[in-house]
Amino acid sequence: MIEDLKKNYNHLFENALLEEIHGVSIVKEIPEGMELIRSGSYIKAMPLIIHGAIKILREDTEGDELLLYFLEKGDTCAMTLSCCIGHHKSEVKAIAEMDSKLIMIPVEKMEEWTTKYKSWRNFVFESYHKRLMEAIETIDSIAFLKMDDRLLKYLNDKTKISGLKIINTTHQQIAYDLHSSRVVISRLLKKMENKGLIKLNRNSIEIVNI
Amino acid sequence: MIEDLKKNYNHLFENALLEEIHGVSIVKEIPEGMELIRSGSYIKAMPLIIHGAIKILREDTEGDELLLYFLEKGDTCAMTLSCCIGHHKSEVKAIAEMDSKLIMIPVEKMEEWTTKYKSWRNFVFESYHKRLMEAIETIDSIAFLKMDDRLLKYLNDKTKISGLKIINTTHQQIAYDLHSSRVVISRLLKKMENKGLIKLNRNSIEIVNI
DNA sequence: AAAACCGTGTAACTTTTGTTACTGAATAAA
DNA sequence: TTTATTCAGTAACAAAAGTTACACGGTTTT
Repeated sequence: MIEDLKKNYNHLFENALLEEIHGVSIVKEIPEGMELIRSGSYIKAMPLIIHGAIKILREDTEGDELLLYFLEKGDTCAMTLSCCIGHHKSEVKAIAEMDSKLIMIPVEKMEEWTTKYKSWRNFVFESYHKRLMEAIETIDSIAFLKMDDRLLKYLNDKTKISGLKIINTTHQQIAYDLHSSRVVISRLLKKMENKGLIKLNRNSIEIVNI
Repeated sequence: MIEDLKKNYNHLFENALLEEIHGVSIVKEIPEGMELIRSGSYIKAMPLIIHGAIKILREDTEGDELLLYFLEKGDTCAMTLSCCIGHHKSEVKAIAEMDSKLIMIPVEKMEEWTTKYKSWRNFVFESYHKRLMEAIETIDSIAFLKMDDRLLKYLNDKTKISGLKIINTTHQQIAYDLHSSRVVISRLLKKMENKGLIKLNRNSIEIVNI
């Protein structure tokens, strides 16, 4: 674990802090699709992502959902941060986008370290900034883009995260993430296929030329 | 100024910090409608709001805009925070929603105080949390609500902020804030008037029964 | 007072998005 | 292998939102 930590967080944290993290936190390997945080639950530990990706979703009262953003290697969940510090319930749902490896840090330490380590404080501030920006980027998408462009952006984001040109998912799943309907997504995807941007298969979408 | 500070931030900041703020910051009185921060500009000071309200807007490349949230008494601008700390450009536009009084804190102090005062750190964290939540609430509105409900929410927010039952604005201005068109807003407002929820006049909307 | 401008109301129409319903092919389960 | 289930394609329709165009009454400017 200490190697994982050094590899990913060495430039961010001083040695003393790396040691502390090593001492108190546990490693968690999670399979794709696993729910990490359920909306409305309390949170007892903060994840640092070593590899993989986590999908953060917002749910409304009727169970409709919307993708907010992805967390990747080197990221942490700002929502978790503020929930822990403020002792609020989680406002979001988190699902493993792919097989991932996390380091879980107990809540108590987080607060202690904000006093103790400047690098930790900066990391926390930077995380907040990144998440706020991601949230605003999401707002941009929903407010200013039509569904076809949102879909394009979605496909782009997915390929960036996995590094692959083939996305394994269903039209229904995309519809959930974008809070649209399956028929609408199928329609738009078919249009994109006709334009030669993508190639459609059962359970997968191949990015040809976006 | 020190009285203003004590009145609004006494419960948040210890005396030593209040004194420091008093020593380095300047008071700014701004009239309704004044632009405080322009998207893309650099920021040199952080505002603490003493009274009044500030409207925070997002702009896209074509100049379309969207209301993100309001800042009120006791609030600060998390965007400014992260811009200052990260030395990024502003991603948003800020306009005085009403005549307001602000205390402007120089950037350099902010960072210094995060090391020095626990109460300042907590204030900064809490601000981030609040703004992230507001941003997510905005996402909820755009993603999950139809325009009529967004409009209702908008009118409610406006009355909450001013404390008045009469909103002085134009349909065009509302359309800008909600990123819609004047005709759509007029249409929906007229429907609401017919239901007896509001009363429409030139340049003003009276809230009757929402 | 006349002219110009602004804010609102409304009609007619288009575009975008969502819904319902049904089809067939691929895959998984019995 | 037969059956059931899941996924995708498509048509027909409905609802929501956006657009264009014009009218009308205030308000402001000249």
